[in-house]
Amino acid sequence: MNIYDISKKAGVSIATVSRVINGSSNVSEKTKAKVLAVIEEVGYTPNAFARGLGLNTMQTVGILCADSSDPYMANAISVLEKELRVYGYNIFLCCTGYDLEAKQQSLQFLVNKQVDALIFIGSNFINEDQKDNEYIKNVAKSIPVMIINGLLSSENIYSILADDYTAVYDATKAFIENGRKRIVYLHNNLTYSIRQKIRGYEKAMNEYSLAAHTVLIEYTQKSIKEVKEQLLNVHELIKDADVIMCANDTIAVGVLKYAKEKGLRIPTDVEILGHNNSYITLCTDPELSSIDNQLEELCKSCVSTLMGVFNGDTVPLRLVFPSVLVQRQTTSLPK
Amino acid sequence: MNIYDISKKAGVSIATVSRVINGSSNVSEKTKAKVLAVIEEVGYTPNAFARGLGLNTMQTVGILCADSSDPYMANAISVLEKELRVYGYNIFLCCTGYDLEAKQQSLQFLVNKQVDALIFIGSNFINEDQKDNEYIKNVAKSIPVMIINGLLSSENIYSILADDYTAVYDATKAFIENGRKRIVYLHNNLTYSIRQKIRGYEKAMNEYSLAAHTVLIEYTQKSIKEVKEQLLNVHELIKDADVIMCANDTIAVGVLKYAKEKGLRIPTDVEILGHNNSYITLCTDPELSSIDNQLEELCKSCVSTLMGVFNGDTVPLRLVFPSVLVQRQTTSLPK
DNA sequence: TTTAAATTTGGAAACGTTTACATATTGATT
DNA sequence: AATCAATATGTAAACGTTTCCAAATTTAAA
Repeated sequence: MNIYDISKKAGVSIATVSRVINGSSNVSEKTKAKVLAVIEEVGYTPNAFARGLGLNTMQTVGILCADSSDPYMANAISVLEKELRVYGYNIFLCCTGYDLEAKQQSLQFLVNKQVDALIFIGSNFINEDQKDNEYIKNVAKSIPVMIINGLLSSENIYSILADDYTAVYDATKAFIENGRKRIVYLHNNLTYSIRQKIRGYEKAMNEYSLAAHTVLIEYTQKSIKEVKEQLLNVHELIKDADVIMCANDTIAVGVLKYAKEKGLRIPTDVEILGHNNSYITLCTDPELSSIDNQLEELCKSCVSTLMGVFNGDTVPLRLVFPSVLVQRQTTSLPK
Repeated sequence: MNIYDISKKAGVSIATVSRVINGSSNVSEKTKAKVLAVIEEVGYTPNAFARGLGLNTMQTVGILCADSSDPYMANAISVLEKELRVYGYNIFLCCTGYDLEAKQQSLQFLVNKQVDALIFIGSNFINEDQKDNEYIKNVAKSIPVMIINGLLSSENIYSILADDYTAVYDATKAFIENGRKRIVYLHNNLTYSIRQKIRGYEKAMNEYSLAAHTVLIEYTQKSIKEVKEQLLNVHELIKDADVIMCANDTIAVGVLKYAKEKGLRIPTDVEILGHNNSYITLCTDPELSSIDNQLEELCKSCVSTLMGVFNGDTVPLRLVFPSVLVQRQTTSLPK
């Protein structure tokens, strides 16, 4: 069942049918009604591939992230999908894991599907490896590339960033000014986003001439147990700390559990701060304080920026949103 | 840059170029090498739309779920995507929310993109509404439809199910046989999957002539606070219960927090059992016991079944996997 | 060598749309 | 009623592949 069948049944040309389908204005009410009636009757839907071939777009956007089961990314995907659909775009989702090669392959995979744009969630993708970046830049020659919480300065590449640097700096400073001295920072890797957080932490510590302690916690997918095991290696650091700041909530939950098991009272003996303000902050006891990087805002802004790019508007290459501290029960800063 | 450009540069016909691209055997090593060299040199990739038009497939599968930020569905998406990519398929993701109309629209959206198959996650989609089901059945006339944890008996519709009925029945029975009498079942809606769970619970209760109490807990997206508020309405039920079984982990976390706030000791005063064995079971204190419905298994099986369908194999319309009880700290059944 | 068979190649149609351009129709103005 | 402009419709080319069929080339056998 194709456009010819419809045109025959309706007694018009295929051009007219096409015009009706696409809502062109240059078609009389009478014929429009006739054609629509036929389309309805036979349940015709235009072939997307032929359409794509003619229009050179199928209204799709590729989304790349390391792991869609990570609550943070899952949330981003959810918001992006919803927003994009408003504009008639469907998403291709590719989760690449944390391996560089798979990353490249996935990117190729999506580009081959003729997506209209690419959205990266998180900066796992954008690292110092020059070749990798060149490849992305190359893709950006043909389609716009959006990066949520990652930075790559190049033409047609747009970064939508949370100002985690300032948020962590402010939080650290607040702890210091309220008398905490031994503040530790735990993180899990060195993506752009996490380097910013660490920078903020170290800046504040340096300003007050306090020793900065950053610790890399390596863990596979969402394993709180692994986090706890790693913490054994830095037990004395944890034990003596006034505050433990974490680059994400999963680490913070691990710390929380570890501290409780070791008999530390929270927040009396030690305060704990997470990052991302994800769902799990509400599951722990006491409930976890966290820095909210306004992911939903970032995602919405990402989509509206992208639509601006599609429209040929001039849009900023970099958008930065403030992150905010959400205090719950694991910290006791004065409000 | 298209196939003509390549054919000209390589001094062969477009048919030959096409054959090289598609790895056809009927092409000499010499010309194959020549063509591949040109393709490599100019960085050509075939146009997916034209390809789709010719082959009538673009190797895509549509995935429909209510909310991809739900950890349960996020996990399923992650596994499905990874598995499908092994076979060269990309996924279109559509999150429809819980509204019937949006559901229909999303379905149409995906079908219009000429996907090769449709996968539903969860049974939110498949309800008693006849018209709704008819629509899905209609889609199934042209492409295979897979339903994970949902049931719809019809040609070309394949259900991959967790045997939650038996798991809940067994768990309830185990509680009863170990002396618990007042067992309450909390759930959030009446999808196919949840009706099965309730059936299992009620069956066991009836067998031992105990009064079954099922309570509907309505909450919006992942709101533990809302769960707790709703629990106030059934306070005396909670207070007097020996065991509170929940249809998912989010409700269970809400119950856990509620019970702790009311001064109940867990599992001494009341035992709590979740369902889905999701990540958050590890975040609470005490850690949550839960029924694991082996989602990863279901998803993997879904994909392999689908590939069977694509190959024209005869595959079963219904596959059922056992769910297993994972005991942690909120229950104290003997092992 | 010659012939037949097998392999490799090319020409051209098909896939189902959109759209520039040409033509036909309608409506308004004189 | 004649003319012109505006609107509606149709024709045909284009989009970039795949693949059937026929033709050309190579290989093997006689």
